[in-house]
Amino acid sequence: MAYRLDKTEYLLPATELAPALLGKFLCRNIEDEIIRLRITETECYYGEIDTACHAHKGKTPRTETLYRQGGCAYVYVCYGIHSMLNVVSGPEGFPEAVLIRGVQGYAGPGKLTKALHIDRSLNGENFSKSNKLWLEDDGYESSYKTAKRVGIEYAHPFDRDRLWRFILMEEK
DNA sequence: AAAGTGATCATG
DNA sequence: ATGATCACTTTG
Repeated sequence: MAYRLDKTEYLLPATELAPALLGKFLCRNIEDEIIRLRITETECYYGEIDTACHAHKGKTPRTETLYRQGGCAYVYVCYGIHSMLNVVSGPEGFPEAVLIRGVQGYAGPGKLTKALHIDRSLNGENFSKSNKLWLEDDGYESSYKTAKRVGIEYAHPFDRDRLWRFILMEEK
């Protein structure tokens, strides 16, 4: 049996929530068809001090969602084509989030949002209350490896080299 | 290696 | 208003 994540779990810092989300189910209701896909890869973006984080230049209309209390979705469009899904984490007022970079069957953040019909209309969606998009835990025990984040060449070298990408290992 | 695509944000 | 930039994917 799988249970929806408790809203308190999203209050973890993104650095801890990112590995914790590996193996959890990303759930999406599309016209009463419910799709559940296990999360296989995440990255964390952590505060205004993280030069790879969208909020490192401060709050703007786009990044406002990042500043909310953990537990809602931050969705934006990248390269004009791809919607990116992030899980906002931590306390209100501190901008941090976990990018869902891959799920079972779909490698790549743009692919999974396309498969699940996730777009900006879901920006700000509350994972604890939503009947369209939420997360579930079925007790899956996972191990993972870390790596450098991708696609952030513009960031400070100090931030580029952080091992803030988390990848689910095949077996346990 | 580079195109393709469009929202976003800092300029003026 | 315009122009640069971008947590990507696909094609060659």
